[in-house]
Amino acid sequence: MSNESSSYKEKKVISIGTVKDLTGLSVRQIRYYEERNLIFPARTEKGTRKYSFSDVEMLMSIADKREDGVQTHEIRKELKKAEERTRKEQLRDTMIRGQLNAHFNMIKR
Amino acid sequence: MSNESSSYKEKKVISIGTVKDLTGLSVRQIRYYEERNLIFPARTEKGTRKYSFSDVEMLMSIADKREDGVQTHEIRKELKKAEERTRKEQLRDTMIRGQLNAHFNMIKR
DNA sequence: CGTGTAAGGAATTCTGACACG
DNA sequence: CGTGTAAGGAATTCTGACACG
Repeated sequence: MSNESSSYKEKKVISIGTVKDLTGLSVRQIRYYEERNLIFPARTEKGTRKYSFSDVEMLMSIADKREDGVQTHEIRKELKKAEERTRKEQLRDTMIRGQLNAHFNMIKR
Repeated sequence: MSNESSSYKEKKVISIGTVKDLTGLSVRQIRYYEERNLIFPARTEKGTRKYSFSDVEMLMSIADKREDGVQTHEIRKELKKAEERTRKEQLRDTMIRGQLNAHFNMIKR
C-alpha cells in the first residue's frame, strides 16, 4: 500500500521556455499540442504552465510523429487507446489483488 | 563504458521561483546559499538560474541544518568532506577497474 | 552572518486574434 | 490543420546595495 506519487519523472516543475530548449519545439507548438489534448501541464496559481520530464518525452514523441506527417487527431486517438489499455490493466490488477486478499483473510481466521 | 549522464534527478531545469515553492525558502535565501557555495545551479544563456531535483533536496537539507543553528560555513565544510570521500571512492574504483582490465587482457592473449 | 527589501531593467509567459496555406 | 507573429499586460528574474541585528 505504499505510494511514491512524487517521482522526479512525473513532477510538474519545468517552465515552457525550458521545455522549448529541451524539445526544440516552439512555444506555439507546445501550447497547441496542449489545446489538442495531447499533453496536460499543471498550472501555478498565477497561471504559468509547468511540465514534467514525462511531458517533455511525450512532446518529443509527438514531434517525431508530426515529422512523419501524422496529424494531432491521429496522435490523440493512439493516446486514448493506450490509456484504455492501461485502465484495463489496472482494473485487472485491482481485482487480482482483491482475490488474493480474500484468500489471505480466509486463511488467517 | 555506458554513460546515462542525464538522469532526471540531476538535470538542471527548474527555475528559482519553482524551487522557492518546492522548498519553502525565500529567493534571497536560495541565492545566498549559492553565494556560499553550497549549491551550483546552471545558467541559461540569458543568465537565469536552473536547478535540479538534487539541488532542491540539498536546499531542504540546508534548511534543516540552518534551523538547528548550523552556519553556512559549517555546512560548507561538511560538504567538502563528503566530496573528498566521493573522490577517493571513485579513484579506488577506477584503479580496481584498471587492474581487472589488465588481468582480462593477460588472459585474452 | 543571514535575510529582507526597494530599484531599475531585461526576459518570460499569458491570452485572443489575425495571417497563411 | 498547424504554425508564425504582433499586441498588451502581468509576473519573473537579475544584480548591486542598503538595512538590521
